[in-house]
Amino acid sequence: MHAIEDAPGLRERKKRRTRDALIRSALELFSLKGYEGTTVDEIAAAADVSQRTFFRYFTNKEEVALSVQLMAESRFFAAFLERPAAESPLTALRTAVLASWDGIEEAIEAVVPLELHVRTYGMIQETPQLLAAHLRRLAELEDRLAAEIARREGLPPQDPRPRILVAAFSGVMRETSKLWADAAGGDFSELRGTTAAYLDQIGPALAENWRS
Amino acid sequence: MHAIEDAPGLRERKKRRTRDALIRSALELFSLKGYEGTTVDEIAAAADVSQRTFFRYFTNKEEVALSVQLMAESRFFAAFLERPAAESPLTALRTAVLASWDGIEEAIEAVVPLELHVRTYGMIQETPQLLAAHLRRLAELEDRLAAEIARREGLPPQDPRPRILVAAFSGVMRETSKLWADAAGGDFSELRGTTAAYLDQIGPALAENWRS
DNA sequence: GGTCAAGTGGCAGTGGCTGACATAATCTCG
DNA sequence: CGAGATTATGTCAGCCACTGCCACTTGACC
Repeated sequence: MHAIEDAPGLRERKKRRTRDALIRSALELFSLKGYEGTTVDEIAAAADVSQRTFFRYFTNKEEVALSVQLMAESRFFAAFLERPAAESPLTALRTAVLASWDGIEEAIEAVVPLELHVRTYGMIQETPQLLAAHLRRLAELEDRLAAEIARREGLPPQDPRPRILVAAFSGVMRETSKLWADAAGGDFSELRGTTAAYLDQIGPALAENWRS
Repeated sequence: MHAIEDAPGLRERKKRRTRDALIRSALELFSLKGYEGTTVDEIAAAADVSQRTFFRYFTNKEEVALSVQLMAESRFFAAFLERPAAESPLTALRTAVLASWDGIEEAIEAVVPLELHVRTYGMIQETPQLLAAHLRRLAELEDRLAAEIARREGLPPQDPRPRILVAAFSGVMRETSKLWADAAGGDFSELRGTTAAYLDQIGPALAENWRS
């Protein structure tokens, strides 16, 4: 009994299965009938639980739609925390994104088919309510990143530079993510190249004259 | 008859009065009992119309909370469109913001007391649902700004630089707006100084080394 | 004044979401 | 293993945002 640490009991395993079933059912229904065209009752029924139980796993309908995305964001933030202090903030952000994409396809596939996730991402961009919720969470992430950068660099919390840098970085990420969902069928190797190229544009973007 | 062009008929004047009454009632109730603690029925009752009529003026409850903010954004975008092509994008953005603040206090007071608007702005930052809706609209504004900049500069729409610049700029604006709502009681003259100072940080924020 | 269009109210219905309570499934420990 | 504590689930009642529909009223225009 004092053997393996992470042997989850039956209860935990069941919870995880229910949660995954809810996510899968939800994303499939969304991609089939649209976000607004799908009711929570239908999702719950498809996952074989009551509506009440759905709301015990997700605080609202938005959350299940964004759940996979949330995982990717957590991975990225965790990767960022591991960057050595020697790296400049922008370099650390860049390295963290690329690192967080290692093995992400497998992590996604553990919950839903990758292709379904890509379709979901496109749906988020097109559904005002979801886009709003998504952007709010990104703003929270930006807050945490800026705070962490200020800490790393030993800056006072009022210094605006971390926030500005993070805003520019976040703008790039939003842009490349959109391209990724639109164009490719979700190939991450292609995304890497685009992202790197776009990040290289942050410097030039702030130069006064672009017409050279 | 063929006399003054913009003499609004009784019908139009009544609509405007109803709309303004709804906004005032809503913001007052929000600031009194909070956003979620206020029902649309209460707002409608306070403005002496039916709930059904409320939803003819605003597509949802969020919209009335953000209505004054929307006006400020429209002013800014209009001001930006008037900037001469000779100005660099960042300069044009900067000048447009400051210009759009001329006379804005009067424009706000025409609908609600300025102090109520300031409190509302604070509420938006604290209410997740409102913050989400607000950020989504800002993202739309960023899209339009980036498109306009690309046009001005004769860049192809895929060029990422306008978006990056706008993202950084928008980050500054979000930050200063927050400070404005928190600290001062809504004094715009102070806001001008802070904004200018923060905008000057955009360049340095992208420099590799901050510890100089 | 009469007609036409536009604004309004009332009502019924859908769907997201919550609190309360009872039941059923795991867990824990003797 | 089994009784009792914990925790997950289902059911039900209810609030509130929001919508479609239809009847009614009120400005607009000749």
